[in-house]
Amino acid sequence: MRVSREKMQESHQRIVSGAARLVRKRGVGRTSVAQVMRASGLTHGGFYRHFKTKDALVSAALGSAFRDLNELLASEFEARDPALAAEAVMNFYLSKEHVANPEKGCPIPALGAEVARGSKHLKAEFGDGVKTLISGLARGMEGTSGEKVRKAACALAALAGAVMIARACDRDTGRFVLEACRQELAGASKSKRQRGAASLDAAS
Amino acid sequence: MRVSREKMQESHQRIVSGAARLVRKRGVGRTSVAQVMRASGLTHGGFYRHFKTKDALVSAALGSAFRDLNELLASEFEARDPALAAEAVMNFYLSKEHVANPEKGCPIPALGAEVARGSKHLKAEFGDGVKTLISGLARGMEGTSGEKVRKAACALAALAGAVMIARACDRDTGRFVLEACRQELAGASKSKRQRGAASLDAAS
DNA sequence: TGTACATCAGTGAACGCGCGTTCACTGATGTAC
DNA sequence: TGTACATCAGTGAACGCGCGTTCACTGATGTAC
Repeated sequence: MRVSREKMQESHQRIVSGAARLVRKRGVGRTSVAQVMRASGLTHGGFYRHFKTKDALVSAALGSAFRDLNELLASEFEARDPALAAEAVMNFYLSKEHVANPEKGCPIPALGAEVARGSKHLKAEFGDGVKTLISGLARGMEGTSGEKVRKAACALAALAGAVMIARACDRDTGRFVLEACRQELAGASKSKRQRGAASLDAAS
Repeated sequence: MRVSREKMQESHQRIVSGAARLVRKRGVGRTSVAQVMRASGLTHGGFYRHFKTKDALVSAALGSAFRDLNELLASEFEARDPALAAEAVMNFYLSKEHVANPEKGCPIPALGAEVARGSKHLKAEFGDGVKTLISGLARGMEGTSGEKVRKAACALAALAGAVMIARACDRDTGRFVLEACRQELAGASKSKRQRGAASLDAAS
């Protein structure tokens, strides 16, 4: 039966944020429209009152996931000195919690490869999210403004690569890569520290 | 009809290397057994004389893709001074050619996310490939042996992340990230150079 | 404010399709004598 | 070396299944008077 405009907007929100979680957890290809609707407490037939195609949903879900991450990043920079904020963001990004919970994490390691094979529209959405993340991270980097952005872009690539590798490897190899990146990237922001050693052989 | 042992081994090779290409190009989920068999000049029914399941094929394809990349890396290190070899490998990795041709490229950015959601067996195969790549790259890094491996692990994460991001973004944002990584990573191996600047705004 | 009616969010059955896997079959290969 | 036969790589039809999408329907909502 018909539902009020307000309720419909609430449904829409639940569909998008449910899709944002499911798609990061299981991948776009393994997430069905019916699963998303079920997770939102609806039936699959109603989906097309909200989106023209599954691809349109994925695009909205991707935007939502990037928005959440960019807001988390922004709030970190509001609460701290830029260099410390950048370090905090990088430490969260490389944490076991982030590796273990893709459904709440960054869309880049979770969805990058699928977006790469997706529509132009999806890539544009992805590109926007990436640019916002780089600009945000850049505030915590050292050097001229050009150097800051360059360091932020490289740091983001390393963060996303490390988390994807950690998720795709056996546990020990994954942890080694995360720890290596944590130590190497500590030099990119202004606050430098010394940490303990780790070995790749321990991962054999 | 039955075919000689030699012909069968040739078929097996064609199936594995065809799968290695297709799976990197289209993703595991979007590559069907029938497509792989067709690409090998066979029909889909014969597949199960070669592999128990699709997953077993993917595992073999992943191993094959890593082996090819590790051999390319090894031959680079045989031909050059270690620091120059590492730089050559990184320059190839971050090249437009690599970004544009995932079917011949590194399995990490192409398949990492899907392997992360896959079987333990697949992750073990992936972990082995990653460890070999890190050890190989480490020979071209600066510092103590522990530092070399750590730098190589972080460099590999950045390389894989950058290529995945470049494939998933609009062209300009992708190129910016690639160029940023090329410049930042130049410092990790022994041979350092200075390069031109690039701006993120140009990607808007 | 109350009434009559058009709208349309949500339901659940149905569609055509491609998937991984199975199976009966074919006929060249490999082997035992 | 030649013959008889078991093996089995490869074929192509068939299977059950889940997918994205469509559709006729329901009944509360929104609106025109």
